[in-house]
Amino acid sequence: MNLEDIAKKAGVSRSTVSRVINKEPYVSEKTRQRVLAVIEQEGFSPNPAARALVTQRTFIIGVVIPGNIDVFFTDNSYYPMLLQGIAVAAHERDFALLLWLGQSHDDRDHFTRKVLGNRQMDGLVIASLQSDHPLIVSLPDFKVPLVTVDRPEMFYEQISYVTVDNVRAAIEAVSHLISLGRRRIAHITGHLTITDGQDRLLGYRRALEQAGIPFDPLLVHEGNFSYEQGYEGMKRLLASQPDALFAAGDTIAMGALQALREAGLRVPEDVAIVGFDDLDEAFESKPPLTTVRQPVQQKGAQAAHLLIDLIEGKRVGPHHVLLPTELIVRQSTISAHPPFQTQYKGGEVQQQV
Amino acid sequence: MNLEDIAKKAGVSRSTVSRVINKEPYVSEKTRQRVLAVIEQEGFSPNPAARALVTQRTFIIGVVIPGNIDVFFTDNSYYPMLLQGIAVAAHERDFALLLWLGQSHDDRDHFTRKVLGNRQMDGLVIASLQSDHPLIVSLPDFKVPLVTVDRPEMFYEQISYVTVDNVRAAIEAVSHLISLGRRRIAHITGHLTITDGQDRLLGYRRALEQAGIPFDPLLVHEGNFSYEQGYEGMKRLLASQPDALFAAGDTIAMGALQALREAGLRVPEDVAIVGFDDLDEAFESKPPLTTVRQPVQQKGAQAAHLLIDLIEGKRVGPHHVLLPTELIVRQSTISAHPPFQTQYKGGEVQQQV
DNA sequence: TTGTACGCGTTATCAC
DNA sequence: GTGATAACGCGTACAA
Repeated sequence: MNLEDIAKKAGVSRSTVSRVINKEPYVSEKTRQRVLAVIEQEGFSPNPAARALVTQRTFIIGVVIPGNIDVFFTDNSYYPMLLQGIAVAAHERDFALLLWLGQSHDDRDHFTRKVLGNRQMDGLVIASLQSDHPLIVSLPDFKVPLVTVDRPEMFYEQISYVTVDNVRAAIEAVSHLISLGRRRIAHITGHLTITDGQDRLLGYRRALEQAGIPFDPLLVHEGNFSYEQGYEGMKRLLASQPDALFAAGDTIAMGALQALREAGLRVPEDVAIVGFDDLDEAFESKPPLTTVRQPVQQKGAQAAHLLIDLIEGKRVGPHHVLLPTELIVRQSTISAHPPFQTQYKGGEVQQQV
Repeated sequence: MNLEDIAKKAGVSRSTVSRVINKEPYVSEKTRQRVLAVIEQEGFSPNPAARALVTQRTFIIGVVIPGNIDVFFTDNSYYPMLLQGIAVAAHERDFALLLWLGQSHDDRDHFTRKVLGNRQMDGLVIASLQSDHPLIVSLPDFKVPLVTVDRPEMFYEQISYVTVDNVRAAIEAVSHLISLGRRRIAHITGHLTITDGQDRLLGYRRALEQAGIPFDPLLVHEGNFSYEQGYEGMKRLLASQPDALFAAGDTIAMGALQALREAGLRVPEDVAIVGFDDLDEAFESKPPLTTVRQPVQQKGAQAAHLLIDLIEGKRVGPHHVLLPTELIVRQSTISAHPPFQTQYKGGEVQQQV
């Protein structure tokens, strides 16, 4: 079934059918109805390849998650939520989604060539691009519109991105700890090859500065958003006797929590914790985690909408979108119980039933 | 840049360039090299739309995750792992991935039409198709090859699928509990509109039967793989005084664990728990969860490879692949500590530091 | 071993 | 308003 067949059945020419399908003017209502009827009856839809060949449009956007496997998995609900946001938006705008997941670390060059070489996409959303990824230097070379989620470290003036104000959010988180009287505030960072990680560290320093608290490098552990680094980092930081922790991600916070448990320290009495993201695990953790909520799905949705606007020429030039965050205060910084209810006994942690 | 341009630069005809690109025989080594050089130099790659128009091949496979949002999120590492498996395999075979995420429940028909109507894919992998999803009745109508991950409830003789032997795995899990002397074994099911959920329930019943333990409907709670249903289900089941729980998913088990904690019951002393999947959270939970490990990434990878084999005609007819599972025994069924170390005191749960 | 010519199913540009 | 007809870029019989 093609345009010609439909045309024959409707007793019109191929061009008229094309006009009807593309909702062009100058088609009489009568013939339009007739053509529409035949199309409906035959369940016809135009061949996308033929269409793409002449229009140079595929109605497909690409989604690139270049981090290697561990990045994709450590924060295991961040990317699904982001994807969901992108998918909903694309769906609304009648675009399909081509997914590119980064593989092993040494496959990066191959991966980059593949993404760059593929010409089946009208534009790309790129998530959390690490500054040492080969893809980043090709950013200006793309022939199709581009939107990154999370600001890339290079070329960010020239390209569009959607992110949150990580610096401000981190300042708010750390200031919260300071307002509770904490002074030895530790920080476990995310990947510092991602601007999210960098900016949260920057915010941490700014907050200390504003409060006149000297920055102590021994209170900072460089991690990578993973549970494992949260755990190991916290164990290491314990030597510096922190009274609070700002974790650059909730998963980090979960790992740190575990380390504190094993060390027999109470949260929040001995060490208060603030996380970042507000994933499900933040809510479900013991104690529930104070954290910075960021609108992950919205980041995805806005990125997709912006990209499609760019593709369709509805907007031009680089756009930079900053979405709001919100500090969610739970029991990891403010105890819900009077102190005497806690079970801390001389460094020996209670086993949980 | 197109074939014609390359041909001109190389001093040959367009067809020769095409032959070189498609690695066809009957091209002299000398001209091949010359053409290859020009292609390399110009960074040329053939227009996929034009190619698809004539070959009827896009080198794109679709991945459909039809469950509504909550399904996609409740087990928040299952789908990422599955996707990763599919992506790696597709990447290996030089196929791209078109992703279709189900949206809200009342959008199902629209979603189905969209997936069915899209003609940009050479084949589809469909994950965890619920038996009441409109997509399921269209399964035989697909014009392209199809592989489902997890057996669909209908038409499964006619179509290919990759799954694990859920019945056998469930029998093993429940038999493990029985071998520990448990007799009042509860079960919180997954979605019963998915065969995984049905088969695990079936395995549960079989295991009881084999051991001569009567089936008690009051010990079964119908859930949907979610943490919430694990929590609510366990609270309800407590009235029937179970001494063990077989949860159809690890996330369910996590919710149940929380309910037990709040009820002041010890795991495994009072209630032993076995989960399913072996997600990260199983390992990280307190106590670590005994669970049935299933090779999720491999399920994805095998499905993709099978699909591409079908597309390329390397295999024909419906194939049914059963991947092995393994029971991982941890402390939620067998205590690592002698009883006196536990902190249970007359129904009052200890608060964890 | 290489080149010629046609067709794939659309959209776009003309005439009418 | 409507209908021919020329692209779009490629693969492929067929001829040379």
